[in-house]
Amino acid sequence: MRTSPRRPLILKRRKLTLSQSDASSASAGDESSGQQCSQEDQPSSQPRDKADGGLQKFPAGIKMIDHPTMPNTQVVAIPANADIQSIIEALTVKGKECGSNGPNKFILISSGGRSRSSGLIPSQHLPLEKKPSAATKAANGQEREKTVKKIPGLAGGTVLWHSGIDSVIGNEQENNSSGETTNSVLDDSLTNIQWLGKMRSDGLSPSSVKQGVAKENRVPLQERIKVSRRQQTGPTAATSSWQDSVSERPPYSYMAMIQFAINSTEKKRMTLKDIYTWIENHFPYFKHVAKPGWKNSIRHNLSLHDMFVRETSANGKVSFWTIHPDANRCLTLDQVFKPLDSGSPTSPEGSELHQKGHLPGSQNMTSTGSSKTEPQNSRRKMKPLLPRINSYLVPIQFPLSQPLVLQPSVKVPLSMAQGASLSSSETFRSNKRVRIAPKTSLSTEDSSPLPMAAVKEESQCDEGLFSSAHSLKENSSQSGEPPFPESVCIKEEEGSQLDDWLLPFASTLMVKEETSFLLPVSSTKEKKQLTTLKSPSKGVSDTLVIKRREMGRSRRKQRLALPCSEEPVLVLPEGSSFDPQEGQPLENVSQLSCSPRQEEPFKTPVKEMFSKLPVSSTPSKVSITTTPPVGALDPWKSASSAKGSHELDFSPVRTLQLPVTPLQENQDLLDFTTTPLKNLLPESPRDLLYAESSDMEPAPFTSSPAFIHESKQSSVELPASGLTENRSLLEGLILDTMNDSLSKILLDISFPGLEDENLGTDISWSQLIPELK
DNA sequence: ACGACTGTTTAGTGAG
DNA sequence: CTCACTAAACAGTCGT
Ligand SMILES: [Mg+2]
Repeated sequence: MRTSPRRPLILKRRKLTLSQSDASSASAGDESSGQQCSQEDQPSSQPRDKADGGLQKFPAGIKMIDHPTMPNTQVVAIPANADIQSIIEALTVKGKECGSNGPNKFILISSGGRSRSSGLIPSQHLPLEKKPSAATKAANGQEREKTVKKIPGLAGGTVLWHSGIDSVIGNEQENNSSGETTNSVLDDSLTNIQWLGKMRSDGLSPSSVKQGVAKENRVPLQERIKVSRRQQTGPTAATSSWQDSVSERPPYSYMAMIQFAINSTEKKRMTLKDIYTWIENHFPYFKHVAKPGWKNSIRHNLSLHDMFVRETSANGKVSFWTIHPDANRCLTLDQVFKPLDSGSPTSPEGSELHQKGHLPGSQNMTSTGSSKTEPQNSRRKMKPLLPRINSYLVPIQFPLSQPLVLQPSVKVPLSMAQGASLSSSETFRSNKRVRIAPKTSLSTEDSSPLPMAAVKEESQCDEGLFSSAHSLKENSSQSGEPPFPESVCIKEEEGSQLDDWLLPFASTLMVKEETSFLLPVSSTKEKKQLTTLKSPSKGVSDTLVIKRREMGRSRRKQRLALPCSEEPVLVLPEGSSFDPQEGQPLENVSQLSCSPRQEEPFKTPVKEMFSKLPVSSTPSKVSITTTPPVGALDPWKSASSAKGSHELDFSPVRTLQLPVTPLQENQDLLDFTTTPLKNLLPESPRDLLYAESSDMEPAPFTSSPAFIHESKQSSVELPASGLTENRSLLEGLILDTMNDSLSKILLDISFPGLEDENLGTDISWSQLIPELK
């Protein structure tokens, strides 16, 4: 059964379970080892042993970072008191070991306390070069070191590089027109390295990866490094943090990082390779620490999430990944962490939240001993996007009181929200939904200030949507519709559908396809057009045009994206004026689009529903019915449209003109007007916590009953909220941003009436019910 | 043909 | 149970 006709059967993979243990510590390799065992790999020794010798023998406190722009160069930050000699020796050794691949140049900087001063830190810049062997690698060939400079300002030892990166990079992008190929990537944004004030530290692992062996797995070492560093403590705190940041995994999900990468370019599209590069450049962790498998994860995420759409250049040679316009919140790293003040550390750091929580093996090592961690410090690193909150919320300050009006909303809204965003299933269940961000924990801590704006989140929606969306391919039209249908998409899918049907229970997942299937493709235009044009002038790539080649043949299914081109709208100018906070634009768009789309007759089955419905008792189900259809269609937009669509409300959206910053929220609020309330409503109580808190703010205004509801549940927090709240709010906001979803979320919220009707009631129940659960 | 790269899709895991 | 992550099988392309 399950085999779908066309799908390759994948053998089952072993479950390695057993191995379990082994891996544990060591890590990494294990996996493979489990099976095969390659011992060799083990990086020998792994950790402890040898490593020391060779590599890392560096005294604690040392951090190594790859130079952002120079290929084989690493910046080594050393504590003031460190023994330089030994370090140099160690580096030398390392250099040799690495061979051509590894870093051959090292720039030393003392981080220890001071460094800040100006530009240069004394010491060092010594370039030691060691180029082991051929330097072929030199990658570009050109290494520019010159520019490097450090900017001290930051606190402690942080260093920033300013290399020319930006400029260089920037230019490149454009070029590609002809070249197409990669390049571009890097971005310009400020972000670049920024958060890194810290950059990566890595240990030395550099080259490695490639080597022959298992390409995929190799463990990065680093960990240990951390350990070592730990000791340092003291003065170098900064340093340490720096390091951490480097070595630690960024608090963003792959989905978020991909968005950051793609949105960093003007065209908002990037090749896979560029995405890899961007991520490595901005999040050193992936460059040095992460196992090679991270690339697999990136690819996986690109394929999995509907928001990422692949476009092929006109000539078909190059394929770019883009973000579906309706879904693109335009998140950028900048947004995420903004420098607080210039002076200080740019890197914000926030709490520590990592996303991943579990690291697979390695991770952490904690095992070791424990320790690891830093004691208290929690360093803050970038801001995480979202902590797991649920909430759709929004919050933030929205001034508007009006919404209040909604009271009625009480129920409705809620329902709406839920319905919309979530998939029904959950809905009834808990409400929870929220997407999670990558996991971060929010430690209570504090805070980070997040600059961001708030946004709301909702996560789930997004994703949910996406996933569901996925089917939509056709839906695509949606957005564009007005102008032209570009969408079209073809897809073939044929075969499988049956299966899907069969397995309804399969639940959501499967569904999607079907849906699409259903759609009659209206337009279908096929677009051949594509190619044709050539770009007039330079092209800029324009050529891109995206062709959607037929894909039928090619890979499995896939849909192409539409040209999307950006024509649509939106998008905020990235740079534009205010902060991009993002978001808004989308909404508008979406909404607009919505209207048109509303039609969508079909109804595809919603997958989710099926599964879930049954379970739930009545209420949930109901809602389901309604929503699904719409939602299903287009995810992104759908949400909005769906919900809203009926009615269409977009009007509000446009209207807003927010004052800048706050924007998003406001917008959101505005848009929905009512919605907001909903948001507030208690959805999922427990989870919300944070969310709640955030919500809280608004709450005051509202004071609606709904709230109360929540409060009950969450009430707990309230008290506390005092201070925290603020933060939490922030965080929440921030979070939202991160999520990809956000955008959607917003949309979702809007909802429209229709659901209300049905759902409304239902929902209410659900709300009530929650407790039941 | 081989292999690297890119994409798509399953599946298992762990955290919440 | 859901979600994000991770690993891996497999499929197309393309370069050699
Ligand atoms: Mg995709």
